Amino acid sequence: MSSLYEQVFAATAAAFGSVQEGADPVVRVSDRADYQANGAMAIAKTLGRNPRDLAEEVAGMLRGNPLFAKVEVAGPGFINLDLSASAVIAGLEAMAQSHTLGIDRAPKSKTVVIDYSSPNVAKEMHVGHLRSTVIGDSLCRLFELTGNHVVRRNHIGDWGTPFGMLIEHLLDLGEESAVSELGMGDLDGFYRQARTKFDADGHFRERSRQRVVALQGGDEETLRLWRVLVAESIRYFDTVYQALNVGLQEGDVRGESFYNDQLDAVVRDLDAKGLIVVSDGASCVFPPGFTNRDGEPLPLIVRKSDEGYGYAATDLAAIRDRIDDVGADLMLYVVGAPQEQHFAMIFAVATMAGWLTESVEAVHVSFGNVLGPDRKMFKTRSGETVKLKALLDEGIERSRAALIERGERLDIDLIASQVAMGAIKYADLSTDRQRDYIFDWDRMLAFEGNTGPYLQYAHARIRSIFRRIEDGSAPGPISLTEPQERALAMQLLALPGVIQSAIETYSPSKLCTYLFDLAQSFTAFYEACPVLKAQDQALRSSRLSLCELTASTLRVGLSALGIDAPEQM
RNA sequence: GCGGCGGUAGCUCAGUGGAUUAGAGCAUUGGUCUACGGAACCAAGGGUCGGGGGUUCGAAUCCCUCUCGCCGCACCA
Repeated sequence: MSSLYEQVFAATAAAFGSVQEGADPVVRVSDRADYQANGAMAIAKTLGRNPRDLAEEVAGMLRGNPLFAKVEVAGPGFINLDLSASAVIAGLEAMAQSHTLGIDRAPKSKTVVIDYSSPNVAKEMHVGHLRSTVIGDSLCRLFELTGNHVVRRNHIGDWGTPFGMLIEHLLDLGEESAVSELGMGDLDGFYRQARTKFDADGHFRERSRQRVVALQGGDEETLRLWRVLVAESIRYFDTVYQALNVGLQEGDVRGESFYNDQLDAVVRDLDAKGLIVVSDGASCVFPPGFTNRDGEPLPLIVRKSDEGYGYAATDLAAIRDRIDDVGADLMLYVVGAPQEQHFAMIFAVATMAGWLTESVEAVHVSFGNVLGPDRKMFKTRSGETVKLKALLDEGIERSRAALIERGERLDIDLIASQVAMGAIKYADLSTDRQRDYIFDWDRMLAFEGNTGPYLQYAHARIRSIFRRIEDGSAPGPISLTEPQERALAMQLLALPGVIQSAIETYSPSKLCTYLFDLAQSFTAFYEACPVLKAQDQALRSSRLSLCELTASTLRVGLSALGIDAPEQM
């Protein structure tokens, strides 16, 4: 069953097509009608015709179509299209029957590898990881919703020179007490202590250097200690993911170290293809179009002059692995905007090497910073980075207080957590990801306005209607008489297109906007149209259907954002 | 210097070629309803869409230029 928009598009495309083959009808949702087709102006220009006449000709062809109740030409050649009531009702009935609310599965299911969250071992997760985690998780859910095969990848920082000092610090503390410290989640404290010793103590520094050599040389005892650090960190990350209700599992972890034994092959392959240039002792690839401060070609350093590997090599190895081993059709990197140039270079080199081809796409899904109310980087009052766990806990405390003030009596722990996570995630997701966004507790936790709690509450209140049914009424055949009913219906029918557009642009914010508009349409409907108090059984049933579809749409939409929709709150 | 992203109402943001009134939320002001759990509702005020130029029948939207803010620009990831 194709969506209503697709039916409208097909009909208008056919009509325009008989004037000019393959013409784009440019069909849009309209504020003047249900839809408008703007194709006439562009086509008239290429044909040297009068756009209004052309629009009239096309409109004439559409007028017989039972899909439309009214077809009008306006202005320079806009074609305004109003759907017939029967078409709208048929669309709603189909939506109600559909398990997916009419959301189409992708015509060709893709394997989509989504790289997100990516915290560092023995370092606290902070607000900087929040956006990657929340946006990445929503993208996973959106792609899965449309029938794609999603492979989550948590590219944690688990390798590199810092591990020398971290392992030595672990030994200094004694393994047992180190583990218990890490287990309590004080990763930052652990890291800072190691760093302090490293900076102050030459002897410690030397031990750390030797430890790095042992680690890279594959010394078994060193590797064992390293694994302790990694395992404890992952255990801690998991508690954060569970609190956030994010779908990342331990099995999704592919840390930097995972690619260690592939790095030589990466360089060999690049060299065999004649791409490697040795510059200042480092093995580099110079992708065209990248320059440094002085306008000279900028290298991607694949192997450092000390023969060590940096993250460029790891990222290239990961691309190869995801294509060859995972079978990726699409790879998303949900990483902050500062890494824009890095990924542009990685993708350029992977393309030069022939790994990225027309059939495999890699996209840097970049995002802006989280800012505090002062519009500066979000920090604590003492100027430290905000720990993610502390942030989530504060959110829960605040939402609990707000719920108590509202006289909440239900399972307060559960609801407070659902509301807090909904608030935090929604605030993050609802702003265009490219922009910086301002973190503001009062705004995000409000039950009014474009917020997570507002949408959760909207859902819960609609569900409450069903709990209050006393006369056995149930959703039934839909009729649309009031304008608010029709407006709500049109809003409901827009869901599949919104999901598609959110996926195409990797922008959950489009779904947020839609859900908020839907909730507003519902309010207008609910204000104007009595449901349980409707005059007759048929009207009650019809309106209950609209309520049910709205609740389902909110639930499915929030779920795609990773936000719970409680039945009561 | 080069490059990326951003600059839309007092505040937070939608809107990336289309229509005479550029939208929403919050805040402000006025009004309405015996409140299907008021997430009330209706209405009003509030904008040179950073400035300028261009393309077009039509520009917040495309192009050029200037400006302001944030970020990046070889061996840390």
